[in-house]
Amino acid sequence: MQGIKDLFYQDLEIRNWICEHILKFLYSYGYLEIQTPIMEERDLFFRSVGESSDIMEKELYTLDSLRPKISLRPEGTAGVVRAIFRNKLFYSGQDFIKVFYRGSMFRHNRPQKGRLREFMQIGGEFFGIKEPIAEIEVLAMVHQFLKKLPIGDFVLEINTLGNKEERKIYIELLFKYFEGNIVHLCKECQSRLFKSVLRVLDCKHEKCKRLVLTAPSLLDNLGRESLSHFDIILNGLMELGVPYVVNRNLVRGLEYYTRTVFEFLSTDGLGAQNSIVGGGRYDNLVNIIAGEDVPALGFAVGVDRLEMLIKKNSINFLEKRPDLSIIYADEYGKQQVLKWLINLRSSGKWIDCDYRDVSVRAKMRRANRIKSKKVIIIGEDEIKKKIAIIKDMDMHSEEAWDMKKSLLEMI
RNA sequence: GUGGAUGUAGCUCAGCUGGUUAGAGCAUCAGGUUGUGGCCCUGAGGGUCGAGGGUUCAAAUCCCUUCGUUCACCCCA
Repeated sequence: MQGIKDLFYQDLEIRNWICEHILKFLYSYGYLEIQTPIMEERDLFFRSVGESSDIMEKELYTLDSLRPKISLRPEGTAGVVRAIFRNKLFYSGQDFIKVFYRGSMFRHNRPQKGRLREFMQIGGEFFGIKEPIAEIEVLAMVHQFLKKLPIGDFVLEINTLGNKEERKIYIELLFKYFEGNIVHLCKECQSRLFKSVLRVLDCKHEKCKRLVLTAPSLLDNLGRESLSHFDIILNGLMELGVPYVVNRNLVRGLEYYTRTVFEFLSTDGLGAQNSIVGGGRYDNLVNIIAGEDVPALGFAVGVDRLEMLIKKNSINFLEKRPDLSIIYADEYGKQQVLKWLINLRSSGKWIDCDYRDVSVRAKMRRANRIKSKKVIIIGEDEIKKKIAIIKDMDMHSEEAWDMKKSLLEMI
């Protein structure tokens, strides 16, 4: 299937390593893990992500024949919010909680570099704190764990969208502005105008960019509280030494964001899909889904993209090697070796054995190719004399093994 | 969803304006070395030329369809 991949061997090791690295940070910041189904009622996404977003319009995998309609999750937040409140893990007025999730997300768009139809995200959600210090903590943490990953350079872009009311007013203002200039907009933006005006700000067409330059600015239309909320975040980042760039046109495709939105972008060769972490505040979402007023914010990490970057920077991962290859040279050896294998493997070491009916030479070649650390060859001779030779493949040396001693101690 | 590139051996790729049994390197196996890796030499095995249809005396090569891969638009992690 297009854009849906099998994962194996070293790719998985890198991926698991990334997850472990990030989880360490999450735990130290007090996040606990939550797992939600990879499917939800379609309506949940409809309400949260926004009906006119691209995700809802064309990227959702939906089982239409079921009632209610079921969709594969395109992102993690909606399901987590649903789960938190359905299971009463948190309620309005309680202190706060932090949870994280990890797993596959699904979006049906055309695959390209850094974009798959099934992709993995690790995300964190922080419920209960309306103060900007929550953003500062989240951004500082993400910056910390990204910095310690061998992924090259990245930048943090940040913006504010204001609260629900400010946003509503601004959207109307913007709509009027663009409506008056509708002929100067690109085709897509002309239809965007009626669905999500904010995204016109993000358009890359020259025509639209020119119009955006003189468009009313959101910052001019924010109330004092939203402005100071944003200022406090920026100051906090500065004091913590977290570099950022304010991008006034940064809008996010998910419609539930309020106030703060941010994105960490790789500047180090990911191609066109260079966003590695995205997130923001969503103070209204809990109300939409669960009917309670709870301030919240969250972020999601694109694990596949981090994996690409790490591979590109060709970090040498410890390759897995067998500790010992056992080669039997004849029937005598074969009988003996089976017993050893079971015992030795219970120690947790990787003991390799070539069961093919081929020459000792071919088996040696294989042991060399898979980079076994040591090799032992067993045949009638060795068993009768109770002495075998253990070859150290790296040192090109040999050592005698008296079978009265433990073989485990020799490797 | 739109546009471009591409698909030949396990891998990386040659194969001209259609022309006999489709090639190379690496890898594999065997032998040189009767039971010992990396280097070297010799040989062998391995392909419905992505799939389906069409044009032709003749198709890996030309045309159509389809599937996969890939890059960009778009969107986002």
